Amino acid sequence: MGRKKVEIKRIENKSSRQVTFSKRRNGLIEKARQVSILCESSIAVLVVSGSGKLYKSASGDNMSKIIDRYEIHHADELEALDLAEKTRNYLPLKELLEIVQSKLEESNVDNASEDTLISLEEQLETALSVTRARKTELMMGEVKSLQKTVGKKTFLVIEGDRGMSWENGSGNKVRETLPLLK
Amino acid sequence: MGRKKVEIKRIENKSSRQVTFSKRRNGLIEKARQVSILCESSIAVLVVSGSGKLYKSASGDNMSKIIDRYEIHHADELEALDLAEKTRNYLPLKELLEIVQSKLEESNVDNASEDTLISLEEQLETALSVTRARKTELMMGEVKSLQKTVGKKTFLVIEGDRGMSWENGSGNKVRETLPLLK
DNA sequence: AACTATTTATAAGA
DNA sequence: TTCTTATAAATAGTT
Repeated sequence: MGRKKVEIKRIENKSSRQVTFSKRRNGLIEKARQVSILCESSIAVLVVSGSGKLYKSASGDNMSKIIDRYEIHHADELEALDLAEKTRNYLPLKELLEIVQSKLEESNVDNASEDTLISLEEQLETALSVTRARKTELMMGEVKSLQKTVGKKTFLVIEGDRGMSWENGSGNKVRETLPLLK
Repeated sequence: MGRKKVEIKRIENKSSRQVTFSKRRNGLIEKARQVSILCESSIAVLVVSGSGKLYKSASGDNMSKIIDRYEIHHADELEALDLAEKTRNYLPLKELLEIVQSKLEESNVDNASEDTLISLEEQLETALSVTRARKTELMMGEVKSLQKTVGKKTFLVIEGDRGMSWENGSGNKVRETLPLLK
């Protein structure tokens, strides 16, 4: 919609690319705002420019909530994908957790072979890979240097309740945390 | 852009709202695709309908990477907020980590009082609270029951490299992981 | 940053 | 829903 029809392919001229980026980016965000109002919906738009700059908009709800909805949906979606294939390659997550739990509850841990643990780990890793967040990486990026230093004496225990506690090498929690099982 | 000009306000008629939602949602996603190609950028669009259904598109890169970029930016943004206030309440993250590291490197861990560890923990928790993800919660939801069962014998070590390894109580990693400090 | 000729999106209708 | 078409809106090239 302009003086000429433009092909949808990379604009080679840097300055016109920049101008178009600015115009269309604004247009996109405005469109998102309109849909969210007209149709009572929540819309997040995230734009990362070629140079890495971020532009964002969230309409109808805040960004975190919209992204959360995506995460939940994404996890569900992957969990629902190709069940046969998944069953062949690794057990469903709940089943896997039950197995891990029972194995550990049977106090087999000390005796469990490394192979068994590695196998469990790999299955768990596969099952979790879909929900494991890059955001977690951000957090871990801060935690990892600690983790290394902490070494064998202290373990940084990350809780699901958004808390975080220290545990020393002899297994004593420095701080009590909430019960983890319902 | 239609037979009549429409005011940007909630469309009361349910079926026309539905029709408009469908049309404009598609238009929005197509626009996003175009910008990403024309201007070499990455664009994520997340749309949550009034009834909670999710529609999404990622152009130029995958959804996770784009959301990551947002998370990073968001964390930076929060980190930049009200520096004075933050300094009053808790140390900047980098400084804090340096202190934690040096304390631990000095092998004070065994002797460090619980109070010291708790204080460190609380500062760390405060500093991390902004980047700690809801996504992490999703993941932790799966991990936490394990964690409980694992108890004192086995530690689930969560790495920043997206890997995950088991460590037994005597501190031997079952699987080697990448060096954590540069 | 404005302008405006055109293209594109879409509201209403079929 | 899908297609059609009149019209509004977005924007490409220009100033």
